[in-house]
Amino acid sequence: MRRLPPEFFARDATVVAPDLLNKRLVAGGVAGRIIEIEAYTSDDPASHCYRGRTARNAVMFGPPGRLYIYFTYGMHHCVNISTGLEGDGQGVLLRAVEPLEGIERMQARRGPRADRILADGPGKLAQAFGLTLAHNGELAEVYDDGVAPPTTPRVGPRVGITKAVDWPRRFRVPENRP
DNA sequence: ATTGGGATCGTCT
DNA sequence: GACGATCCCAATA
Repeated sequence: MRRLPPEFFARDATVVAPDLLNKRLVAGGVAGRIIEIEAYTSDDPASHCYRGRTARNAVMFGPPGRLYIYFTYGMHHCVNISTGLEGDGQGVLLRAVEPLEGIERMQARRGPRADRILADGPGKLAQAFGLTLAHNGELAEVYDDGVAPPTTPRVGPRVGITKAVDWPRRFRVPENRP
């Protein structure tokens, strides 16, 4: 039950991402286990950081372990955590979580859905945790529950983007857990 | 079970 | 002025 320190995130996103599987994400009075995550580095044409620093992506270039939240499609928020050293423009996109605590609260935000589909997508996750642009730049609250990351996470393909689709950057906890 | 379209606005060209 | 690191529902098979 130790909280992950900023140093945990001060590594390359492609290393941090699989290491975050099965960790506990806490925000907005609810908690969930991270089961899908995607790494975005600055050399990735699909990354917001690919064309350098802007007002929007500034958090990704800042110190590690902060929430980078953006708004897209005119209606969805997506939640990332900055990784790498300050000045690196990189991070990991939280794609799916298994609800652990505060399910009623999640349902209040998401509508009366089954647990399984409360936070099984980037936009759903942000909504279930009540995360918006107002929380951009805050310290991420992630814990190690003592559940090890999967030894062989399921990898890719990436979705929702048009470039670098085949890069092995999307990690997921396998259906059959060890 | 799978597919396709519409919603909707901040950000960058 | 175009286009998303998406989601949900309706329609088809």
